[in-house]
Amino acid sequence: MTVSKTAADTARPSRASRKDLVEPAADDSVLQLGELAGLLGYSLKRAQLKVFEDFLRCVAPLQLTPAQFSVLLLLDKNPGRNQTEIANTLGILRPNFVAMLDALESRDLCSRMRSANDRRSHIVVLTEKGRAVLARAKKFVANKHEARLIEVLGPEHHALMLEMLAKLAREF
Amino acid sequence: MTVSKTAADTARPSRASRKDLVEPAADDSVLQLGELAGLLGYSLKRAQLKVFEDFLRCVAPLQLTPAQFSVLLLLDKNPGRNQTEIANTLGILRPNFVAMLDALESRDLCSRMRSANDRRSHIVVLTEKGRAVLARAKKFVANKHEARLIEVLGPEHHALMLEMLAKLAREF
DNA sequence: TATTGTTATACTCTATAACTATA
DNA sequence: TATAGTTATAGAGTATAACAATA
Repeated sequence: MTVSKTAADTARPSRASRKDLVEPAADDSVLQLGELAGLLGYSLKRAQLKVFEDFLRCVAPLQLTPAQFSVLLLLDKNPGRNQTEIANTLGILRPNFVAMLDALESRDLCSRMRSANDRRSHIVVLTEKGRAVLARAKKFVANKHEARLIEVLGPEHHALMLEMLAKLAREF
Repeated sequence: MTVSKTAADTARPSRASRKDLVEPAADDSVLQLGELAGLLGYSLKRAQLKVFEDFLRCVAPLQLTPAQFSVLLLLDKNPGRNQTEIANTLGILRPNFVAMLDALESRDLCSRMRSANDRRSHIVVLTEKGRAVLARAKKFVANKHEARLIEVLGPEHHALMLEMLAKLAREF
């Protein structure tokens, strides 16, 4: 690599002063990922960002984020649970779950109820509107989002992928 | 579901007032994920978090995040590139790349040089120390991190997973 | 004393606009 | 005028400590 001294090597306190001049890359082709392509975590992250982007697009009419959708799904499947149980299952910290629930409750998608057993607990229930929005969201997700994933990966690879990702989330 | 009126239904403006009492879930078993388990994006996210956690543990002696490691790898593989080219390749926005490079440069892992062609560009180069740290990091990653991933998934599934994730990142 | 929901707070990531110096 | 690097800033997401009500 060619390196040549610059004359601006003297009293300049700015950020990039006193740096040598170097030759830029000869060709302007696309950069080589190199070993990055073999790093599972890197591909996992890039793929996850793409998939979440698509989820947002597919469900945009209902204005639901992946996290919000997962909360509604969990509430529907597990009635009578309190905030801590829902949050823990999703890996959300209890303090951070408060604002999330506030947002859903302000849209009348769910409601905090007092537990008949333990007056400290808030049982979180889906409202009628919440159930309706969830039903519509499920259709968008299945028909647009997951359908496209299955199309790109192929049904067998899609299923295999789910298995392996679940295994990583569980055992790793 | 049993729902009974509460007596505290009157003038209490607090957050959880005027709520009915509801029965909590009968059993305290683990919650059902339901259709969440079939959502690729959900498993993708949970798996990615686990994998990044493990990466941080494996490479902790060198104090490198996955993002920093990816920058060092890219610099090594693509000499003579400027900040914008490196950042774009990694999906990092140029403004956000400035602080990232500052951190690496302050640890003498890389260095900004002026381009001999274009005085606006900063060519980013690995320092000797940067090369040494990258070499050590590669070993930790291969021997501890990726080795464990291959062990958990099996070599064939690990390779298949990489392919499919790359396909998603590319085509989806 | 311990737990639930909450507040406050801080730190990281990400995203956009606008400035400067160069081209 | 357009581009590279930078600054400032704002918004998510995530993390911890501590408080009030209740157990």
